[in-house]
Amino acid sequence: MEELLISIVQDEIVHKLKLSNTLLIIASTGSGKSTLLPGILVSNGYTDNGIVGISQPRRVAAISLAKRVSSLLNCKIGGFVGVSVRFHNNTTAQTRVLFATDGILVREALIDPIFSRFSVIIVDEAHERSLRSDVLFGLLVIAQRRRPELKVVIMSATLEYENFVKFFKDVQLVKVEGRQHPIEIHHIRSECEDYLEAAVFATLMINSRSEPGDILVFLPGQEEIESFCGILNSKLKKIEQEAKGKTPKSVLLRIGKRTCNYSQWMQMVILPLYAALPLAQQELVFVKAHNMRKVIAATNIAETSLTIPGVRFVVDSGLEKQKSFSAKRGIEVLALKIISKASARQRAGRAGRESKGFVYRIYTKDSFDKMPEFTTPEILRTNVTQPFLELAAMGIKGISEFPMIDSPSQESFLVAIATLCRLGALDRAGSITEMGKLIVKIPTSPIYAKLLIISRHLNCFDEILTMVSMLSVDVPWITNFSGSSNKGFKNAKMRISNTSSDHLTLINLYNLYKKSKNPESFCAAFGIKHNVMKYAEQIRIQLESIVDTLSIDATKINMKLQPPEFEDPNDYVLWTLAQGSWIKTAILDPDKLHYRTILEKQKVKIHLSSVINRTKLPNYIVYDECVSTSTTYVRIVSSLDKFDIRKPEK
DNA sequence: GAGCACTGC
Repeated sequence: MEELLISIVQDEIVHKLKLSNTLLIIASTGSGKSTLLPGILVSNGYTDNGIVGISQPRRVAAISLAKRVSSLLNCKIGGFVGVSVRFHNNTTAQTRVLFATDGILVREALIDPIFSRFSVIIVDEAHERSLRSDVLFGLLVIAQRRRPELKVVIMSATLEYENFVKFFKDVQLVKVEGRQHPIEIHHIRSECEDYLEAAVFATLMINSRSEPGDILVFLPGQEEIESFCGILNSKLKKIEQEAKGKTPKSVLLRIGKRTCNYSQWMQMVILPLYAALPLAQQELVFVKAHNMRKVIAATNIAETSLTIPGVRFVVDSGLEKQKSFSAKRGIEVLALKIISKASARQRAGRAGRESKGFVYRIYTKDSFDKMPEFTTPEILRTNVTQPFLELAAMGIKGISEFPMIDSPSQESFLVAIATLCRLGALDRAGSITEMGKLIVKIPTSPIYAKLLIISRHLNCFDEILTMVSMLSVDVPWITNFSGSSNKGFKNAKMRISNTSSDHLTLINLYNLYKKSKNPESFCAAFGIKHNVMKYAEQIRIQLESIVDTLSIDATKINMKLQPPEFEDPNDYVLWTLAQGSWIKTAILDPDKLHYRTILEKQKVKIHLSSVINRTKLPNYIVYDECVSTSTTYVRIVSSLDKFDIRKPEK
């Protein structure tokens, strides 16, 4: 049924794609656009002389869409229909329909900026405005100038599309109705004081009506989710106690102004859901709960990445945590923010996927009206050093040459240029150097790439490779690990930890993990996330094979680094780290409590998760990242006190 | 004395 919706406009799509080389398809969820459009293009000859590429912001979406489309087209996956995401590429010479993440297509442009093997490139989920898809838009516009026959299809779910029309200029438009079940939206009448209490109240109120269906509660972060679960749990216990020993029908529960009979009260199971939660616990939200109502307290992970079956009720706090980059302070800020209307609608849509849904917003209609239309696109919130270097490597020098829907601020570009100059990736004229050409070939942040390159000549490549791989993944430790209080665990953790370096601790952990006979039980015993470690392993393999193919000529890249003689091999690692990421070092403040970052002189503290003993703080540190939450913290920190280096050697 | 949203190469 869903699939008919886009079939209705099939002729219109084909016709308009002949009229213009750029087509904008506005289609909400449930229109079947991502699964049916490839087939339409195939049957109209678009795969005869080239490939149809479909970009997705997320890996799982690319993989699952490829599976569905290959079965619709009656072919094997990896043959006519292929997927290319990091670590997973099953394309062959026969592949004519290619699903890929937007990042893969941007990387492909480094080698082939005119996308010559493609006849059509479809950018799906364009409304999400991911960093890579925004870069892709500009690359496609440039490619079309040289290859006017290249067809570009932009698929967006929002009705506000003027920015796309303006950007792509000669563009044809097709609108497709989506098919969603009706959704009933309720706002609170007046602003509430405590949104967690209000969310708990809304949950109880939903449960007091006998309508079946699971409840999805959107909250900003882990901390808020844990306290929501705590409050709800204690309320449920109270209710249970009230009813204890009595016949259910005789118990009247009062939920606000409503009273309900305990015989109508459904048992509830409360499930937290956020990305840092161990995988096994995340997966519980997909398990059917018999005769129970699931209450899923989730972050934005449930807004786009995960779809949970059975949800009919959504409770929306209207809040999220959003990271943004402060170019002036040279740090990242993770702040509690009011969501956009687009985000509120997306959250609401999660209630109507299977049948009529109900949405309870913990904010007034007036607050909704005052919300910004859209979330600020990622490209305006992020450090653009890496994409800037990628564009420079493609010969796009002045950023003014590069078409963008929203251009980052001057300050943001200046940070990118300054960082790249300090890494030796750009020269003073702003042209890419030999070092820059090496850095851009390594698919990781430029600062990690530089570390890998210099470590080749500094006797510590394997260790730096392990370190960079571990820094590229999420924190592997399970927070609130239940085994963390027992003595054996503490001893084991002591063995892993290096008391003056989080970086070395990560390397230790990786090496012990690799040496363990049974990695799974090793992870279970130490409170380590096995999937995170496996991911680090894959990154390590990929980075190693790429660096192996590079011919690093020390004379060409102006390498004059010469380490002193060290007894401890770890010292080579730390010394290299200090050299390669001196822009991420900090000096102890006279208050003996804070540090000052080397460049912007920001006042920062070492994060509590660090192994560094807070009673004797080192004078000089190197850190991996600097994020401002309640205060400004540096995370993943190593002491550099044993080295007498304040300035980088050139 | 008090803690990091979500993606991706």
